[in-house]
Amino acid sequence: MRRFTFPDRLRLLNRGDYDRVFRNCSSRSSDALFTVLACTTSNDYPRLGLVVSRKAAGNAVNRHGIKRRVRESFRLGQHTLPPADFIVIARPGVRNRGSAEINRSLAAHWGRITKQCAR
RNA sequence: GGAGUCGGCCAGGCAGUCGCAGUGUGCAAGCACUGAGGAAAGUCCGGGCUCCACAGGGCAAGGUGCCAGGUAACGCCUGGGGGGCGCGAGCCCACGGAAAGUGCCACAGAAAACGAACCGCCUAAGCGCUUCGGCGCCGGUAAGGGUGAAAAGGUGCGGUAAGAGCGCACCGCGCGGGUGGCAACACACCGCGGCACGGUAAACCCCACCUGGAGCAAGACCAAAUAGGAGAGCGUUCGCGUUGCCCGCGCGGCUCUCGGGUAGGUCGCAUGAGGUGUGCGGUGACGCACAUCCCAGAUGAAUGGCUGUCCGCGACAGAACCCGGCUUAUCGGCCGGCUCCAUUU
Repeated sequence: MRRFTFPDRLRLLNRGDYDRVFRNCSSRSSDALFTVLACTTSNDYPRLGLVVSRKAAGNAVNRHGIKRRVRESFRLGQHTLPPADFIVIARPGVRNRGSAEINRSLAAHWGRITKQCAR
């Protein structure tokens, strides 16, 4: 049975990782809520990085909430995603959005990026 | 019961499931336990801790500001004094000095401080005129009106031409003493002074007391690349640092010797001025003794997602070295003390 855990292995951990994705991003997808960048890797698993600014999300409680919901979406979708490094950037549109809307938006992004990587 | 006031507390609960961080255990898979706040916030004060400066002095700068106590310390807290508000419980106050000096006091008003006279009141004394009623001059006055935030003690009686601390009584004020209090201060105690002292010190200033600089990205250790350091001697023109400045001091400089430490990692990093309970001391803040508990520790940064269910449908809001305060944000609810009003037996 597949596990849906989310250890350090599946995260971008330092500035170097982030810079590489920003420089070499091979596909991107965005809407009013998020911009998602992706960069294919030689790993056999996907990894996630988050950028949630105070400007986009407001105070610390809201920013944490958004990060948590994005991580949750990634965790549950990890086995359908291609082996790439992702960065999810929150945009001002995410303010005051419910979990349902956030999940719907992210699902669309995951699908689009997976299709782009397959080409 | 209604209105009010003060203090304390809670901050959705429960269940299932998938996850995250730490600790323990296990060879491992795993399992067990624990996991945000009263403000975690603003970074406004005070301390611990760390490194630097630690020779010291002067000037400057900043802060605090009734008294006593508490505390590691404070700009905090407690108790007390004084002033103001409230019927009251209670609340509010940067609350030292204005006869050391300088400055300022808009508008209005005659006048805003070495000290005034616009309207008014008076015409006793002196002079002039007179129709003998008075009128004018020279003057007196600060009671009344008016202006203002503030107008040179208040009330009453006497007094007077009208008035006035001009005199007297009471109240107030100032100075000296006495008594009580650790003190701030108080006194329906005594004496002296008719009163001589407007306000403003979050204006300069004076007085008393306090303050070295930076901050956990502090700092310590392990350590790839590249080339940077450590020790000893010599020297003090210049530059840099040392607290803003002046001294003073240190480093850079030259010679010799030694081998080295950025990315990353580990520590700092959570047992503490700690919580809870009981007893004792104290009006209280708080202190002491004993017992007991271990209560987040991340580092691209954990404490969450989904489902069900219940209720009064859940505010402000997320630890980042740690404490003590202050301030600000905040849906709703609970408990207790006290005050005022109404009412029942």
